[in-house]
Amino acid sequence: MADINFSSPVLSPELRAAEPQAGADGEPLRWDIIELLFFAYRDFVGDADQELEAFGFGRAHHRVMHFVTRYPGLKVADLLDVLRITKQSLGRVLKQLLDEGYIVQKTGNNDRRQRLLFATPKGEALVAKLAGLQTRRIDHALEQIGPAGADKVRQFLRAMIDRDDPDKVLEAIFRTPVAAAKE
Amino acid sequence: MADINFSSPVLSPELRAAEPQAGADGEPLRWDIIELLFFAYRDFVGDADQELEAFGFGRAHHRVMHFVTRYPGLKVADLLDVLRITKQSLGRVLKQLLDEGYIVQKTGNNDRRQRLLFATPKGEALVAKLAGLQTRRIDHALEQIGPAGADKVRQFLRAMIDRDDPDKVLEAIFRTPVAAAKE
DNA sequence: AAATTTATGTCAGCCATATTGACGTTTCTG
DNA sequence: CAGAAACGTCAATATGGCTGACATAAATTT
Repeated sequence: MADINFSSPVLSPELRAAEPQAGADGEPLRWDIIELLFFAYRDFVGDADQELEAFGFGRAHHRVMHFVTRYPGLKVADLLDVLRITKQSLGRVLKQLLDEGYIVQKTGNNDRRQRLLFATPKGEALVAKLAGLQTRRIDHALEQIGPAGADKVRQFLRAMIDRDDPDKVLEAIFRTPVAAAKE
Repeated sequence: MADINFSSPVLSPELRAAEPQAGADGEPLRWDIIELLFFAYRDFVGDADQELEAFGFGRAHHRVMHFVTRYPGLKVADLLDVLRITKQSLGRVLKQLLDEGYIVQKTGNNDRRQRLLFATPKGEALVAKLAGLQTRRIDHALEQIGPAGADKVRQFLRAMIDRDDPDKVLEAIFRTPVAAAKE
């Protein structure tokens, strides 16, 4: 291996991003944050995915279990709004969770057509376990930026969410002020 | 995308989150950020989903197009690492994008087994259009927290990503310091 | 030179999760 | 009572993952 004179474009090329490109209107694009969001979310949900395999569940089951546990008494229609899927899709997953005892239904008190959903202790335990994994990752990330940074992150994420026609769960979330982590 | 809109103005009890529950080890769980991430990402990818429909493409196509455009000359194997899917899954999507002229392949100069991937102008235009939509959302969110907050968000998202065994694209991303938000 | 490994492609089939459309039951409401 | 709402369900279909097996060309090792 005499001299290392790479005239060829690609040998062990340091992979690098293309030159930042502007949008049609010349406005700069947020490539960095777009990609950070992709990778951060990929690894964030990856935490739960591994665990879920052991239960024979998928992400769909997790999403349903999560929101039912967090918002007890959620109606089926509310869940459809939050998850943005059709009732046919939800039906399959929900039936499994009911059959296996992770969720129970109760007929609505005021409106007996409604089926209010509640997590069983078994269901709550699963959700807490998965949230524990994700919390570990979040805590690690928040440690790097301090309590003030944590509030900035909360504000950022809130502002990323569509506010027009919010579903019931979102209303509940936005009703709560950004919990200031007091320094 | 049919929005289900049977919003019953029926008075339901103010929906609210269950009492914060501690994990098995008593450590508090980050319910708020877990949910904010879910909704923020849902709406973030929703921007692109709408546009993609018009092209007959799905999220898979977007992900491939995005990384090929941003990191020209990416190998097939690199793409598999980044997307964490199998070559069979990638194959179907990639074939479509090649056939329809969004991507071209070039044989590697030093290793002629490799197929280096490049976006065509047509492909670049699509990616830029989608990135434009997402950038609008991100800009709106960043405006609320100022340049210092933007850097906190970047640091947070970086720290959310697994650093063990990073793929080539992640290496490139982490090689770049957190770019201070100008303006 | 021969054997092996690597990078990629492809065929065949399976599974999970999403879709639309249609229809039925119970229950609430005007 | 008539109609709408909340929910369940059947049937068919699409997307995007997966595994396993096999093929080819090119690079690397022996």
